Amino acid sequence: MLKKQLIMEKALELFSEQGFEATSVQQITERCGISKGAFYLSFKTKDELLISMVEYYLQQFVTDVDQVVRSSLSKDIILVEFYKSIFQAFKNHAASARVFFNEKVLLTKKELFQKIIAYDVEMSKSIIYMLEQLYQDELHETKYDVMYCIKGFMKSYSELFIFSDIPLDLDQLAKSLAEKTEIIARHTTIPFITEELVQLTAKPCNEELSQESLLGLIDQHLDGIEDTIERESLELLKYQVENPTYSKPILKGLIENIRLKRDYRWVAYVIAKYFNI
Amino acid sequence: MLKKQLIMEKALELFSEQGFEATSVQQITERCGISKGAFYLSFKTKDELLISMVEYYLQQFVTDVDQVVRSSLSKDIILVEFYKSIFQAFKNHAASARVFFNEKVLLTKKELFQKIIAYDVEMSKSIIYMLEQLYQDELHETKYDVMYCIKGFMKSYSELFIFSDIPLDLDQLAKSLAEKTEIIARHTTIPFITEELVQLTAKPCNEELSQESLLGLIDQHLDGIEDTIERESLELLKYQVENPTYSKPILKGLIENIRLKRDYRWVAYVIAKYFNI
DNA sequence: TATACTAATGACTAATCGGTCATTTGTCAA
DNA sequence: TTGACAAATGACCGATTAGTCATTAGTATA
Repeated sequence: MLKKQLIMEKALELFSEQGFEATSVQQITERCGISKGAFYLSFKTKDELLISMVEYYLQQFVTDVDQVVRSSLSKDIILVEFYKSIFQAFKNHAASARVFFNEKVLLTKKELFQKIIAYDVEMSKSIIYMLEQLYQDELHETKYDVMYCIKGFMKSYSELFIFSDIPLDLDQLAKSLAEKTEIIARHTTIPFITEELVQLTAKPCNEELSQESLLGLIDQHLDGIEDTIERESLELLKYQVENPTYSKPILKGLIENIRLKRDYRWVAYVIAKYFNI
Repeated sequence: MLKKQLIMEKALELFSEQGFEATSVQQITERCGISKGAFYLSFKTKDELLISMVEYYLQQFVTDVDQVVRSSLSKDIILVEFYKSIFQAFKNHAASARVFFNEKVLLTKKELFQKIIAYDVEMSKSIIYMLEQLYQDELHETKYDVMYCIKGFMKSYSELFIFSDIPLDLDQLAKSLAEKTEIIARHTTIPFITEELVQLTAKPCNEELSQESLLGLIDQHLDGIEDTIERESLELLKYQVENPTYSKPILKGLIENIRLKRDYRWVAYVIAKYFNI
């Protein structure tokens, strides 16, 4: 488990420097100080490493954003906090951003393409949720356009973090973009993105979350957990997935216990979705 | 000369399908119906092909945009025409857009990285020119932010063309984005992107920091400074660059004085780098 | 037809790739 | 100290790569 982490970290460095195709397994193992054979004990193929990395780093990003959006911050600061967290993430994980937001290869491998679209859809859902909280019915026609604008702001301004290390005032940036978002939301009258269009671009990943796949995901995470509270919480939740009896507050509490552990935020996120929390 | 064209076209198809690294010269020559040797009569290496392609296709794109911007269209339709031409280009050249806006490899080869930045700078100049024509002095503070927003809109909405072939109403899209741009330009009050910042991103400053260039940078900033404390701090620092005598804590203090001024954070950052603080 | 020249070929090389597996090393209990 | 087992190694494999070059095909002139 620790070996996997090491490989993913060093591989991220190399991919961000050279790209995926241009980086050899040899180079990765050299930087890790392990042998080639050891690499293949952790990952069946080089592609499997890439898939694991996409899952690991994009899960982190999506859950980070969702956490801010679902937090009960007051309406007048939630946009600022949203942007602050986004760009804080870009600043802290510039390397992974470089890889996962610019690697063409990711999009030529179908399996990964679908995965990345799926995470993009999750991100879009979070943004839409935030907009609905902020503006309720005021936006019904232009909701998706505002979302596209927000994603555009992210893409455009994030280059400042990804391609240079100029020191930037995150607060000022967040305030500036929050204002722009507010302005767009309040004044836009000509919509272009329809719900139908969003559905079309999101197409391949509408699979419902099956109980089986969720149980599998939970089992996978139960393996590596040590702290008793978290372990028991997750076991209880697993049981609840099969036989739901607890009330929502209790479920939410158990999920929050899980969410505290760094690498378990994703499984928490998925369980919360399963119970509609 | 015609041969070169053929190779670039077929290579573009393959790069857009598989990416640059994953495409072999053999594949390119097969699709062209020529031999491997013939390829190397047109291009010395595979990299040279890529460089030629970047130049060819990005030049086309940049000049297309500039032509619209410099045309003497009336103010009330120029934004719509601008967006229409942009997305028409994305629609017609989805393949090259896929390659040149998403290929990570381009950014790992230094020569290409600089070239792409240079074209991006040209594009930025065109947009700024258009904004100046449209709004004259009304925008002086937020000009660069509006430019970043426009580029964000392009990035976000262009995905509709690049990753799917859904039939879209270009006129409606252009109108919608023109309105958004107008709204942003008219209402934004909190700027973030300064001219200084634009300059910095235009010149990737990986080069070692020479004493001379630093002194030049300081002189440049001394011109516009008024507050006596900041001014004296910067003058002292300039003297220290030539004759270092102060201790690090004193230098750090002086640098922090500078950093307080909004547009001087970069020079503070550079001086700190110079003194290893 | 003979000559001279360029354009085009594809078998070839040396290097590197992802991936395998017989072997060695390290770590336990007995 | 021994033996059993898992972890780790790196030489090795077949496949593929970018790039070369002796050879051939095509063409224009004499």
